[in-house]
Amino acid sequence: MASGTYHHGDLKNALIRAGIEILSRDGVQGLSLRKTARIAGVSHAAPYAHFADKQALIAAISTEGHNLIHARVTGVLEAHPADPLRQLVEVAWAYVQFGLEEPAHFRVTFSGAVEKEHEYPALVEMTGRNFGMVRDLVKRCQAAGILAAGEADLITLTVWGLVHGFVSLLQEGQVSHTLLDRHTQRELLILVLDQVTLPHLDPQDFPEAPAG
Amino acid sequence: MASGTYHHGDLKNALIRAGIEILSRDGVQGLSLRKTARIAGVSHAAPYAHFADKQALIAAISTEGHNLIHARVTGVLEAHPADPLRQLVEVAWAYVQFGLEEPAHFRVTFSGAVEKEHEYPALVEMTGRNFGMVRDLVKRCQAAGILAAGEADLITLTVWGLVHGFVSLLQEGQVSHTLLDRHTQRELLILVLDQVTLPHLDPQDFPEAPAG
DNA sequence: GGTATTATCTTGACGATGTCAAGATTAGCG
DNA sequence: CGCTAATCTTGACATCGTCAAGATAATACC
Repeated sequence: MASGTYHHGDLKNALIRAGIEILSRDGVQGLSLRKTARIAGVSHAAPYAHFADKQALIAAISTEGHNLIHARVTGVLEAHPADPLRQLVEVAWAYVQFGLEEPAHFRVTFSGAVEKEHEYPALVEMTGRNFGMVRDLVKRCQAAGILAAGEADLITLTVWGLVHGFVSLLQEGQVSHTLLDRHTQRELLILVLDQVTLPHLDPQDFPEAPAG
Repeated sequence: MASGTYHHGDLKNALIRAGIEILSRDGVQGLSLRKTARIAGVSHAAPYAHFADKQALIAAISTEGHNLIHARVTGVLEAHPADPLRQLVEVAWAYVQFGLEEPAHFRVTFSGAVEKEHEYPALVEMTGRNFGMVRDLVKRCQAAGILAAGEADLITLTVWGLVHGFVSLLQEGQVSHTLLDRHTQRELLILVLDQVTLPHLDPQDFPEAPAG
């Protein structure tokens, strides 16, 4: 912005980061192309050199959200090798944490803010990759007797839907005080997961800070 | 505009209905105060006599969504008295149907389009009433050995989250073709519900058209 | 290395939107 | 009937998404 940098150099990424910053501060309502341009220090029409329209920016922000989840999940999987139960709990928790720490970014990423997703190959690629990771995890859990046998896609749908719905209800404050007073959000997640796992899950077996 | 009706007479409801109509045709993106005013045949600032701002209109539309669900659920409950399992399946199906028939209205209603919900008492009232109905149903299911015993609020959270997440994934097209080719959406719902019910659910026991 | 092409960015404009202020019209109540 | 408050209109403003024209810089090609 200061010296003679007519060309920004990395505008595309700067706009995405600016968008995420706006989502974090002002929520979905506050997100505008012009604001991202202002934050990046360029003129109001500069974004059109990198994004066809606002939807394209949102798609890129959504893709970045999938990237973040991918990174978190990958880290969690590697932190607990050969322990599918632990992986299941921690992957679900990573998903919930993202939803609680960055509600607006989470909503844009996972709640259909992008109207025609198939128009954005990078987005399709990342959603597919993430779904595949979860499905593979579900298969390992089935093999270990942690989840019921049956079509892996169906069990994946069930578990994903359960966790996704849990986050939605938490975000909207639709979870009763009776529950939130008695349990932490992490404990609640485990109690909810317990409803679909074959072995009984005790929240005490999954303390907040990883023991490893 | 035609005759001497300077006062509309029922503008508030007309605006809500116009808003729902827009949601049905153009989706959430297309919803604007000025458009609702145009459809209702009043000037662009007329809505401000009934709604403080756009959020207030959205809150009213959300409240109306809860009313629709309430009516559907009440109807389903009365259609299958003394049959909690059937009630569980049909209530869940009513929820899914609303989500599939009116995706935009459903999203506005159940996916946190209203930022500060506590500012709208009528909305809080209706969400509480709907949650209460589901929780009572869950209690009846627990008593009948259909759902696991335990805190009713927790089981309600689980079931609601499961169904809500199922609708979200369906709406976003995140459900694999493998699944959708083999089962109808109603069958899928029952297979998903089967993951949390104590007795095994067979989709064939719950045909699409109510036998009664 | 010099020039042509292309990508990137700016400026300016347009229509649409949310919102407010001021005024007109009418309903309802005394 | 007259007053007050509710309802609606008109006009204005800032902001937004988007496009067109032009300026600037990077890159490719000779």
